[in-house]
Amino acid sequence: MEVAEAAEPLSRSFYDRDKHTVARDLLGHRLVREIDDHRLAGRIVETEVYGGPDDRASHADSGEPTERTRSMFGPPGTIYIYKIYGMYHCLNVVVPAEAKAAAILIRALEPLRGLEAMAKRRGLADRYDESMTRTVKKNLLSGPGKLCQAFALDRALDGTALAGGGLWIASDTSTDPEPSRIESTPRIGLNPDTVGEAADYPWRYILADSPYLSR
DNA sequence: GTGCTGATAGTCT
DNA sequence: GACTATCAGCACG
Repeated sequence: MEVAEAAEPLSRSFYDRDKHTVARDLLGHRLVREIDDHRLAGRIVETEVYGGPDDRASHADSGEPTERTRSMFGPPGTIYIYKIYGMYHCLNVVVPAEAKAAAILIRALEPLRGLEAMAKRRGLADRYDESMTRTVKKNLLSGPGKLCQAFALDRALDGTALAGGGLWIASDTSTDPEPSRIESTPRIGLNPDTVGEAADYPWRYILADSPYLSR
């Protein structure tokens, strides 16, 4: 039995704080998915901040919602999921807007529960066994597209509240015997030619010692 | 380990 | 018409 399974979803007030504070504080907590009569869980090890008044990399930088980005303009704790490169999805949590909407991208998780189901969704089922290798385990959730595939996340959940309803984040720092080392770096995948100096903002937060980062 | 390439389609200019 | 908050597979050494 895992005690943390009973943890309540983080309250809306958790998300209703400064965007960088939320991005850092999410590290170590547990993303939980209930689907098809089973439960998946992973520990958040990597996040990125998007949005605010001067972030040309943000989908909300125009200041106006579009059909795709409408949920990013919702209240703190709203799920924003969008499709990228025609093939993958990315999971975000909305945080308070200053001048413009803002959200936290969940980039990577440490697999905790439901690893076999994750492996199936990731197309790695033939490489899964009871002693799943380190290599396979590290390939389950180590990127925003990967974790959405493993957790079966798509636009169906976009705009809903991250507070139940099949997907939530449970307070969980108890599994951490020691304080984890947190670092910040520039965000991944941004093109300086198109987003300018925003490509250099140190808005990616990681648990630096985790083997389950996206890179 | 590093680096390059193709896949693939929604979104915005 | 161009770009993209990605990933897998391959080459290389």
